[in-house]
Amino acid sequence: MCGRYTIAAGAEFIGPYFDIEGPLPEFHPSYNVTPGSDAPVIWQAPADGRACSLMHWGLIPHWAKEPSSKYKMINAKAETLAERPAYRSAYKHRRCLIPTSGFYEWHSEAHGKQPYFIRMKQAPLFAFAGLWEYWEGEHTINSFTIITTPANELVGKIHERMPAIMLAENYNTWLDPNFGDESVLQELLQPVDSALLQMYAVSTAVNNPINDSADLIKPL
DNA sequence: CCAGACGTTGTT
DNA sequence: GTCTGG
DNA sequence: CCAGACGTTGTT
DNA sequence: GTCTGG
Repeated sequence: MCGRYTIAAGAEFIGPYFDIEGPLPEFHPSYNVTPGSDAPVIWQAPADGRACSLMHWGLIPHWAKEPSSKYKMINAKAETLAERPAYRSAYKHRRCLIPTSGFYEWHSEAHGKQPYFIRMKQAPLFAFAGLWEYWEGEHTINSFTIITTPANELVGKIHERMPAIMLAENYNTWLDPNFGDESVLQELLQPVDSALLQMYAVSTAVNNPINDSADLIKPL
């Protein structure tokens, strides 16, 4: 799955990389983005260009009675997006990209859990595939979830699943709210080739959400 | 019909 | 054990 | 994902 | 909102 990631770039890098023409939100680079925090999301309205907004990590379905309820979904299985009531409409109309520079997975070992950091070899910045949703209350809350796929060969050494990585050549198709060919969308969500990734063990300092520095991604 | 759930992961 | 907060 | 709390009363 | 279970 994907329960922690990094975004070691400021808005000044995100804008150009994702071809955002409009305004960019303020956010700080982070080596420890945790569920429940606000993070930048790239999305596209039906008759508009790409936009970047901060959203809440943990999708709140629009029918949730309270935004603080138990319905905060941080991950969504790629294989069942079209069936799940909580995701079906977002899958059709509100697909998004989550800018990232890498993610963490934990491996259960004899002595405890060992965190690993996984990044793209050739891309300091890339994107997870995700879905976003809005919740109408006193204030509107926008939230997102990260889609997961079965792990590829590399990540499979330590974990069963991993986040869906969207390749840059497919950004347009994935973000287009008018695109509806589900078999193509499922193709775009296939596990990324192991050859594109690099993985190594890191300190358990990442475990505590309070820690946030470049030291977190130093190889052990 | 109304009431209640709506999710993933890992572990057992 | 289970929920909440980060 | 992991870490940390999880409770009430009366008193300061 | 929509589906499932009673």
